[in-house]
Amino acid sequence: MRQTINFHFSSFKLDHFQMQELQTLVSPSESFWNDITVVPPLFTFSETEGALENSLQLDVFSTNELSGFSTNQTETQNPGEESGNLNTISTAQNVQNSEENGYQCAPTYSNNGLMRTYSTDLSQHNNVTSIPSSLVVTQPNMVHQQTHTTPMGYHSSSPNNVDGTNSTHSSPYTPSPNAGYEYPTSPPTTKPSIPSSTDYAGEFDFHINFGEATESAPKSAQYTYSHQLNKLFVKMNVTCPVRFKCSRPPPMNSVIRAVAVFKRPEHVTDVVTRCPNHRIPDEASYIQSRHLIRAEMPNDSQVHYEVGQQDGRESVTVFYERPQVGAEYTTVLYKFMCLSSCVGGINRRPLLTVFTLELDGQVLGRRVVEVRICSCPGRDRSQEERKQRSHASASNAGGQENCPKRPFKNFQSTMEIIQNVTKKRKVSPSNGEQEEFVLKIRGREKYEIIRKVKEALDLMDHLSNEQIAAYRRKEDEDQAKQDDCHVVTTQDHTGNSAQAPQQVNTNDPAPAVSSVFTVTDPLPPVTATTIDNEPFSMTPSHSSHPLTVTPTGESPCDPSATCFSYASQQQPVFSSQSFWPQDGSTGFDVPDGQENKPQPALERQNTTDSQRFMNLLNGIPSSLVREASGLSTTSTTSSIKPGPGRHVTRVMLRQTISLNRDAEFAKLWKEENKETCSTSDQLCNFVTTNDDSSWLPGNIKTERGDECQEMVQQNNTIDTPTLEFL
Amino acid sequence: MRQTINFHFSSFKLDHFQMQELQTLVSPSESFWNDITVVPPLFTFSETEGALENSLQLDVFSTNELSGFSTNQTETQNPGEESGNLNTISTAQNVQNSEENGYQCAPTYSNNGLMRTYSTDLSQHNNVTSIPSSLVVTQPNMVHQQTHTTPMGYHSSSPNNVDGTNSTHSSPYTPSPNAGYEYPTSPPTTKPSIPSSTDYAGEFDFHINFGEATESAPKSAQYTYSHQLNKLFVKMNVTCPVRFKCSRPPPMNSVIRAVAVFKRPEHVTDVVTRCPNHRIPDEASYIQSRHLIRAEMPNDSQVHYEVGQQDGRESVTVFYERPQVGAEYTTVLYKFMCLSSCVGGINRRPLLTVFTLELDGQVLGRRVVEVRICSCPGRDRSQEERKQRSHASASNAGGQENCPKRPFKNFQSTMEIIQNVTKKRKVSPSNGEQEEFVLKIRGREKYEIIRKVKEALDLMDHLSNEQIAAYRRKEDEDQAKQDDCHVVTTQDHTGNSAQAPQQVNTNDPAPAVSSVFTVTDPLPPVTATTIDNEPFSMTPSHSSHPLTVTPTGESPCDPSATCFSYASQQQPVFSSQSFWPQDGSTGFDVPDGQENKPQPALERQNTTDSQRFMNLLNGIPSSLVREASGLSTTSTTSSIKPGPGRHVTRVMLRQTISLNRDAEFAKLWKEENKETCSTSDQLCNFVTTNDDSSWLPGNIKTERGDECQEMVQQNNTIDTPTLEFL
DNA sequence: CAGGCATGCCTG
DNA sequence: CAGGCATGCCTG
Ligand SMILES: [Zn+2]
Ligand SMILES: [Zn+2]
Repeated sequence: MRQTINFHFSSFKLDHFQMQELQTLVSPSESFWNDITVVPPLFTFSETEGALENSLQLDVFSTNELSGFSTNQTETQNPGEESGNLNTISTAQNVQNSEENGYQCAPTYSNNGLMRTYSTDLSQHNNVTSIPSSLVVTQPNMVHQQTHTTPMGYHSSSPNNVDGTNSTHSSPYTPSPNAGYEYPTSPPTTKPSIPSSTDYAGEFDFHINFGEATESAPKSAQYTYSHQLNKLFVKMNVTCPVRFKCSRPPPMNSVIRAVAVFKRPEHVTDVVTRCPNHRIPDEASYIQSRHLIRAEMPNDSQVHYEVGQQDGRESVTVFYERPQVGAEYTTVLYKFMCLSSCVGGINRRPLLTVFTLELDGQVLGRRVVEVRICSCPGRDRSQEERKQRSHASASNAGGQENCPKRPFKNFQSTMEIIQNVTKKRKVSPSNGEQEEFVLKIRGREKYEIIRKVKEALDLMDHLSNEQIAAYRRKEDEDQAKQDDCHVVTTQDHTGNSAQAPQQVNTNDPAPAVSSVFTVTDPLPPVTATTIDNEPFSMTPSHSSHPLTVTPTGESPCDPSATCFSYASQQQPVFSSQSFWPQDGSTGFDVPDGQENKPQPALERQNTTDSQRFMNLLNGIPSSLVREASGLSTTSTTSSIKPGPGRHVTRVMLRQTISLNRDAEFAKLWKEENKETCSTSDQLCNFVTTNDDSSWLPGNIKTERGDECQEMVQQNNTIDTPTLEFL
Repeated sequence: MRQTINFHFSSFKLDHFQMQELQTLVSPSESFWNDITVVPPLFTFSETEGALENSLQLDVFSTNELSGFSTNQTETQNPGEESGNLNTISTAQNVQNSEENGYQCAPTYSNNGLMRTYSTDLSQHNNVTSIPSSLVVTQPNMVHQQTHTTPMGYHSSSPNNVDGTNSTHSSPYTPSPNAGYEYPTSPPTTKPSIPSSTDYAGEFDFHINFGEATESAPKSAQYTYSHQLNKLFVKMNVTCPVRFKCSRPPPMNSVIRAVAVFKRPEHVTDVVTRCPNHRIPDEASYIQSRHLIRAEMPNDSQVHYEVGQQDGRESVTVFYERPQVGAEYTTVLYKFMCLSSCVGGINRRPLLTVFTLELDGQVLGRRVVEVRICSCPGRDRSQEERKQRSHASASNAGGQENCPKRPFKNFQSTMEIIQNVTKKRKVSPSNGEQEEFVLKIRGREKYEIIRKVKEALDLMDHLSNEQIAAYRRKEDEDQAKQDDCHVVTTQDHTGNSAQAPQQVNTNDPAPAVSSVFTVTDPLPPVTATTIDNEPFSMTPSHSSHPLTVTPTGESPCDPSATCFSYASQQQPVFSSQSFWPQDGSTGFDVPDGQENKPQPALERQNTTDSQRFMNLLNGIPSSLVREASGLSTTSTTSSIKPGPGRHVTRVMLRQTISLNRDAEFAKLWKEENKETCSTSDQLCNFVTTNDDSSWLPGNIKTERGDECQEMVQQNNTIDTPTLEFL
């Protein structure tokens, strides 16, 4: 059996349930296909029954944008409502709710550049038949959607029917196969709705309040409300007081209804309910076990759980009571019975909670609060507030409203000094296409520290992942060998300059790398932080002395050899495959156990190379110099024009030189000051070639196929390092 | 209704299901209480029905250790089996399997110091009655436990019955209320078992293999096998080939059975099954939808799913087939249908998969592999391998087998230089009770950078969280105000010393803090990195200009005022509560909007204080000094004796002084070297009071109640800062 | 109650 | 396919 579906949807993901839905729709029903435009295929879904291969990639979109909608409402006054954009009313009209005093309430869910790609559920688009108007809405605060052509869009990345026999075995690059199992909401027998999410005080001046305004909360506070975000952060299963106020007393038997609604347009029609894990019916009441929101009252009979007959929305109502004497607010206690992150339930989708003051189904007032149910309300609140603030300031600085995230180009053009060290502090995105950040630092010391760390990280970008991984493995091995070496870590700089560099006092007779710095080393003039991408001094560490064997002091390296020999012969040879697979075949595992094979790729790296360094001591009488540090980079600048081409990088170098106190100017120093130090700054101009193509994903196979090749490429990256003294 | 249970268990956690179990056991059944020793209460479980308060803390232990067990086996030769430690055979003997050729197979699940505290399920301890031997075991490879007194221990941290009306509202320090819903395994009608997990080649030389040995795998590889860990990392719902080999052909109709078993002793009796989310019965077969492990064969009839009649273990069998001609191995395709992290299922508990070669229920061979079902097999494999390697080397260095993690004491004694900067590189744990780390750094430059970062982080420990949070908010506010200010970040140090400190070119007419350093500032001699816990120069930033309003250039601070005034009057006053709640009441939120109230707590912090600094310039003619940096800490040492008491901390200070080039020794420098710099190191002895009690959780309320109080305590922490020149 | 890890998953 | 975020939860 082989089927082919050719869609063109916009780029969203299909989850497991959507896939099932889609597969049933392969025999198309008119109501579904009415809203789908079939275009030339982008991807092909091929299913081979019973075999091991199965992949699906398709993009989905609908021709209709989120249309406005209208429904009944009992009040004409509704100052909070916006008039929806009714430009695209589709065919499948639902006339059920178009009674007299209808109002428009299409909230303008603007995808303001912060949105990612979200999954949604196809099932809601399944039965587009209109419902007879005799079915009365039970929740008047719910606005029923008239058209089902909400902006749906699907982009498959999860081809697996989880419970089927499909398999992604031989597809080496398939997306995460467990991406299904999301959003099992909206039972297909109900009709989706979009509740209004507009604040509306109404004639009784209905207000909501979350107690004392706070500026922050402990990380794991039970709940905390952010005024800035109008968002409640609350732990799951925690009773959270919500306070309501009416300036004018509402009629008797008025109720307060709470219903959760997904915030984003892709999900707004989904019914919010508990995830399967938390829905376990160990509950007396079936309804209650499914409801996300619970209310707590002294008497259970005061709490009513309802499920919308039409849309299946789960809500809870309590009677509105006047505040206690002397109190301004009426407090209702709510509990949220899932996490916002619950898989198969809310699934990290932002949530709104709509509180409505109602009388006999009429909405008297409405208050909408975003709610995040999480484990660390305090942490997450601070995080979101900071994010919003920085985003607001970034977009403010750019002077633009919509600041769509400019995609980062490849990292070869990221050598500018203006760079993010911490996160998300975007500023001045107006000049050029490279996103830039300014980190403000109080205090020169801290500034220089962080700048150096930044530079190190920048330079690390020019190392391949293999290099870094090899470095780490090397460190681990060295560590294992030097376990018995208790290094004295405190030092001062009063040591004699004639003293030879101390070797670490280690029981290991064969230190693997002779140029290793330890904290007891006095200043050997070796620069590990070189600027022209010198290789790290490391072994690729496939010389694995496997630690399933008791790690004795075995030395993988001959002490007299260079660092990059493969001395360990203890690992059995598993295969004769080449070390780095070059064929791009399906396998993901890189074989090891190749110790007996020659490694020409690594023979280029030798100790001499790693000890090459520059010296700025020119002109200082050597008799004065006690010791000199390696070079450090003080600042770098580069042209920020992104993309391929040539770029000029300016690097300020610094070398600190300690002078002997017997110099002629030593008399200037008091007896306490034993050290004299001089720093000279120099400026280098580096010309950097920024060639996009060499870093594209298509090249990754090749890049990681050969460590040598990687090095060569690195050397090509920064060429003509010309020093230019100031 | 109020019930009190007084137990004394060892420290493990109770999850939701355990709590339910426990609550049904409040009317104790003999079989349960037989194995529980009731001791004087440590904690009290009090339940107030329908009210808002409910907390439970109890510790649980059993008097019996994990006992050995025995069962039948059809072969006498069993080289892989260890003889279990049968020292503690308990009362509830299960004689069902004690047939002729029994063997012992108590795997010595050693808690080798890496263990944390784990949850488990009480239900398995519920029916300890023996089962008549007439009930024949369907899975002979399963070894049935004879005693139910496995080392169970429970420590409640999750008092909430999630679906009940319990509430933790007014308990400010309760643990995460959603910690329930874990481990819904082991249906109570089955009897727990401990399958053997010992490799056993058997007479047919049964072996397992995972293809080419690899040294690593891409982060999101579909599956990868670590030889070092004997562990398979595999994505969920991905077909993974497993290869089997028998040197001698086994009999016809031999089968290969795969069953998953929890690795840890606390969970080993739990049946491994799919989580509720993934168990959704959209499957034709009920069994298959529950089974974690599936096998894939060309013909479905070749795969058999079984559930143990006794223990409820879910397993899958396929017929063993000879390898294809020319092939060494027979390949069976398996799929794992949950993640190891699945809440309500495996729940992050390590997993073993036991593959047995069987013939008519007789075990002919057994191979056991740890399995982790995760989303990033490659990443997680590398991570675990690195962790094991470093742990092995660390324990090797200590020379001890059992290296129980020494608990960190409070952080007041963590000022020693030997400290972890990266992670988990434990070395030399032998001298003293303070855990120490050595970070080896290649290259002096990098070493000094990281050391400074380390020191900064150390010193940051002495700032309260409020201080840090306030600092960040201040940064955000400053950032918002300076969005239009494009700071030039490159600088050299050739500026004239007579030049006044530049202010940042900002459109904001009122910079909030006058002592803010920006990267364009030349060296004002203000030390932000002070050592005696001087306050950060920051506003507490409750002067919130809420960013829900469009962030204009409003200035919360009068430009001429000190940093700590509350200038913003725009926020409505919400309450008259004191700024920092001192009462330790239920709320976690810290109110803000107190701008109109005087803030005595903050009046201690003023600009003068924050600009206090020490200077090491003594003795240098001021005519030579062009500019001087603030003090930085070069190294610190302290006595590492933990616990309360007094400790001596040694701090090496450094100040860099730039000299004018018109000094008499300027002739020594060449024209390129425009700057002269001098560094003097000094040594201070700080006497630190390390008072445990002031940092216990019980004090936290008070500590965070008052920022002023916090500062005072900080000042008490490091007293008598005596400078002592070398 | 904060630090920080663990781990799924989104993005480029 | 790697970087890195998001977010529950463990530890001290
Ligand atoms: Zn849930
Ligand atoms: Zn699962």
